[in-house]
Amino acid sequence: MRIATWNINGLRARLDYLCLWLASRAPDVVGLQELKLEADAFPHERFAELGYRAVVHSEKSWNGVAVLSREPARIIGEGLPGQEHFGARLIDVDVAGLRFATVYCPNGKSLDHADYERKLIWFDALTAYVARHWKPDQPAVLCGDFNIAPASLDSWQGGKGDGSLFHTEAERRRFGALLDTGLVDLYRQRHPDGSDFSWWDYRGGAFHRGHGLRIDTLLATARVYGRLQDVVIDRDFRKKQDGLTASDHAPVYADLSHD
DNA sequence: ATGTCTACTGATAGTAGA
Repeated sequence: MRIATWNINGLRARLDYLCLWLASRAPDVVGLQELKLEADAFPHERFAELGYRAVVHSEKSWNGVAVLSREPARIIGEGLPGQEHFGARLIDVDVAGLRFATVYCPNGKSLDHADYERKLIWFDALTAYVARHWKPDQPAVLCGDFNIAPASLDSWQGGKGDGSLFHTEAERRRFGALLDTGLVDLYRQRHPDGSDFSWWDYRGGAFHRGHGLRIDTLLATARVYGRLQDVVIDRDFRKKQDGLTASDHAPVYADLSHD
């Protein structure tokens, strides 16, 4: 079974590109972030043609998350309790024998912006939600755009980025607290010394200069990690394909053996 | 360092967000 996460930066703008990727990689379950459209405008038919169903938690203009899957998903939760004012950023489902949630974590904007403190609070709420509603002994996956580079290895700047947005101790403590609920970062666990990135700024030729961050990942419980065969950050799909513009994030996928 | 992309608007160019 192949599971994946991808911040697509606008579903309307990315629909053809996303369909190319689905046909090429054939994932079974996909968490999508940054849909940037109202749920009513979600193109269910287009995905049905490719054999996928979708559950959607979204809003006009910004944010928005969805889960695509070959088997139907049952929604357990939409929105992070107490944090709904911060946008449509979480959907939590049961699908294909997994508890599967995808999140678009707040960016924070800058260290002196009010959204930075709100980002930290949002993470505290996410950790509390997982600790309260998830069981560490169940097969579960929490994936998405976390907007935190968990360690120096996850930044093109290495340790020189420490202290800046995405690289602060406060953000990294939150990411660690999330893992402490009983989750492992599948990419990092599989590639202890890997320095692959999942996001590159559109500006300044960042992709070609290797100026990226690893902020998108799949977190999972031991029940899932035990089935892990491989994790791939699909860098080719950060490039233009058939003249179509890519998202600023690459998809990340993992292959799991049968339970 | 900030060259791009997306979505919005009493739109048709400018702004905000990332």
